[in-house]
Amino acid sequence: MKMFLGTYTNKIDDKNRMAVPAKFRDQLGGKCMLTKGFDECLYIYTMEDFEEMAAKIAALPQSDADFREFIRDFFGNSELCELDGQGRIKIPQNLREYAHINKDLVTTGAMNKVEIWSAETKADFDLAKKMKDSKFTDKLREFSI
Amino acid sequence: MKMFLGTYTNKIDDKNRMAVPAKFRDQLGGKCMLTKGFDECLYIYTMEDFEEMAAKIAALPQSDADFREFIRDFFGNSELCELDGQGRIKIPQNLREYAHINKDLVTTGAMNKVEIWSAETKADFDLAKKMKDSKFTDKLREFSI
DNA sequence: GGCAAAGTGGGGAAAAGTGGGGTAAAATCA
DNA sequence: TGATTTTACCCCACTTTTCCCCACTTTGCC
Repeated sequence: MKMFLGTYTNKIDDKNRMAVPAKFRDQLGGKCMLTKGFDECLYIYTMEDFEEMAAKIAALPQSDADFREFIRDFFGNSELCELDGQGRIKIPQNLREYAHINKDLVTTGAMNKVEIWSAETKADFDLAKKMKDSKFTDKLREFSI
Repeated sequence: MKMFLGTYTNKIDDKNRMAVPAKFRDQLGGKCMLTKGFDECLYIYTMEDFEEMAAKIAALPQSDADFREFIRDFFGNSELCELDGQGRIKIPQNLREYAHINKDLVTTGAMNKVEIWSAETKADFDLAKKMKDSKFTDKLREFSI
């Protein structure tokens, strides 16, 4: 099974470029889809995984205002990114703002996608603390974890 | 899969012209259909997609007064636009008013169409959206997304 | 240490975006 | 119908952004 693993730190430069960790590049094959994540981060998908998801979303009825918003939000915040000669992608302004990206990044493999976090935002999330929250652990238990 | 992606900001000039983002131009091929959007924005369709949409709408039963009004509104506010030498289209007055377009625009890819928003209207719309987000995720789940 | 690969920064050419002038076509009105 | 005004459109010019390429620094590994 193909999956993205590991955590890396890197920087974004003045031209909105960030180097995709070399370990992830082979799996992406020169290009990738960059999208808004469900949390305050960005996702990198392979082309195949993105298209699978896009096809599902494309089938939603446009007569429904909520779905129109969702479609707009999803496609409007997705970008096809080609890696440059140095293995970097360009992060568009709208996505950069969404993820509160300043300078330092944390890039982490999350199974079928790569997540890009602002270092500051990521630091706020602490797993050890979360695991002490009984509401959360109850929720986990329902899934046999 | 061919689709419109990404969000861009641009301006409309004193001659009612706006530059179509370069990324979208190739897919449009020199001309496009400009229509009134379902929300307070305008849509740009490719010729093929417009015709597909138009065929669906034209097939609505004319015996129904609601549909008659919808058909009238749709075709009455559709315009064939040719891109000029700089890749710009002209926005007619009626559509400009409908979308409350002043000067600054937000242009966003939304799968099979491009949406043109007044920057101010879009900002208000996005804010309102934030409020409703949690309810909406429940609705999405019914579609396995 | 020394080499290779990865990460980072920046210059410069090309493309995209924006504004405006001039002329032709269309609309308006006497 | 003819004269005047308005609108549309083609072209040029300037500014901003993007992207390709090169170079330096850092990291990892033998």
